[in-house]
Amino acid sequence: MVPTAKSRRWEPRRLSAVAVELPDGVAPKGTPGRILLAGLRLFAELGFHGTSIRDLGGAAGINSATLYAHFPSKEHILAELVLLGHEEMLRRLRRAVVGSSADPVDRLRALVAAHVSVHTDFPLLALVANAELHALSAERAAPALALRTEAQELALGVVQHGVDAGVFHVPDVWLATAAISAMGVRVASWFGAGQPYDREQVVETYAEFATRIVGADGPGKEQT
Amino acid sequence: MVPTAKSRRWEPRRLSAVAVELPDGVAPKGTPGRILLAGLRLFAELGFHGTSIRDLGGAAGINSATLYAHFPSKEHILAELVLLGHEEMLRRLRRAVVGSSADPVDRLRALVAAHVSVHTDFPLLALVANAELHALSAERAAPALALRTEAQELALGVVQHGVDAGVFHVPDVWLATAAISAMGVRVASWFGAGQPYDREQVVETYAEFATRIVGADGPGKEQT
DNA sequence: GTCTATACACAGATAGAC
DNA sequence: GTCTATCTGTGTATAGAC
Repeated sequence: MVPTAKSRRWEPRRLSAVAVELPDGVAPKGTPGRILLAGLRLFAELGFHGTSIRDLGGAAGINSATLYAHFPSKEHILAELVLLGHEEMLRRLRRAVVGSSADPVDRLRALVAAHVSVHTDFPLLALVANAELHALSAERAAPALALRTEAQELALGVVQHGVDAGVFHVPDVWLATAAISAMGVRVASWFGAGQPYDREQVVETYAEFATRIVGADGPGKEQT
Repeated sequence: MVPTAKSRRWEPRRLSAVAVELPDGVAPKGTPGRILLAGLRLFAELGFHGTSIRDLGGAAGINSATLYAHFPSKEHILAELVLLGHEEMLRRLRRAVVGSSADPVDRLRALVAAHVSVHTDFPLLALVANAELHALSAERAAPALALRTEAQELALGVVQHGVDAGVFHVPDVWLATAAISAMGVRVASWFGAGQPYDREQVVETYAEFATRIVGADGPGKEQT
């Protein structure tokens, strides 16, 4: 009894409340685009291994065999989505840092706002990029992992910048960065699913939490 | 080309660095226990749908057919692990709250210490309980979801307690609780995987971050 | 580009001997 | 309880017509 999209009635992630879409300008048009949107929804909902190529074809409005006229394999569809997700993330984080002032608090707030807003704007893409990357072979995961490393170093640099300036006071830079990152990543799991919060409220609140985590609101926050 | 445990060479979660174990006293002995440990490792590594019953039997040292002498289906194995994970979590959170003083900061620190330490002590169990629950039918996921709801309400209560006492100052209780919870949940994804931090360091640091998030270190933390 | 039809491996699960 | 052997459905992917 292999569960399929058809037999599954229950949706723990409540994706129906979330728009199925990709960042403007980066998604292909026509059938390849519809295939990617189908993968976005189904991989987020059922997971890569829980989605069959017949599920994908059905959701894209084509026969499953037609998928192979556009992608060499099911795994290539996931790889494309995972890469798009990581590219959008890194693009926004870079833009935030470059566009911010040298003030450590401003820069951190800009970084966190960008990070959180990617998860509110494209929760499905963030979910697939994070939770389904493990289903890719090492070879096909590598491009996304390289972008992920860059994003992590960017974030670490922002926190370290504040520490060096004497504005941030944290027990450990890596742990503080991990904590701030974790807040944002989880947003994709609940945003839009019947929650009362809008995008700006979440972004602003989490930016505030990040400044609190790094102890930027005042002195004397070092761990004793 | 269905990827299987045998053909997979790459391990993004680096589970080899993490002990495969269940909480003392709650795991069955003998073959059922070995089956659960096999499921713990493989479901965390490959996901429920990425793991075959032959993978499970091989990891447990038995023929795949023998699985059915102990569990009615593959899904029942996952259901048991997911339930064990949620039970352990709720048990520890309750113990922490009951054993803490009425002081809001003490109570929050105890709660976060318990939450984080579950993820450092049993990272695989936490990973499976969180990331693979979606593979269960509604019927079999229900018991764990009920425990999850209780745990969430427990955490919300602890934060609300501090707000009511005038000790915590947060823009929103639910968002603050979600942020604190997110920090802990993510620990399971990296703890032990070649990181230099030990259990106590992570627990203590994240407890400190939680008190900062709720603005308990001083006045004037309200969102403006 | 899209379809129908199909190849062939593997999935979950069962029967029955020991 | 554990095994060997096997059933049956589904999986990914391909061939070839339109």
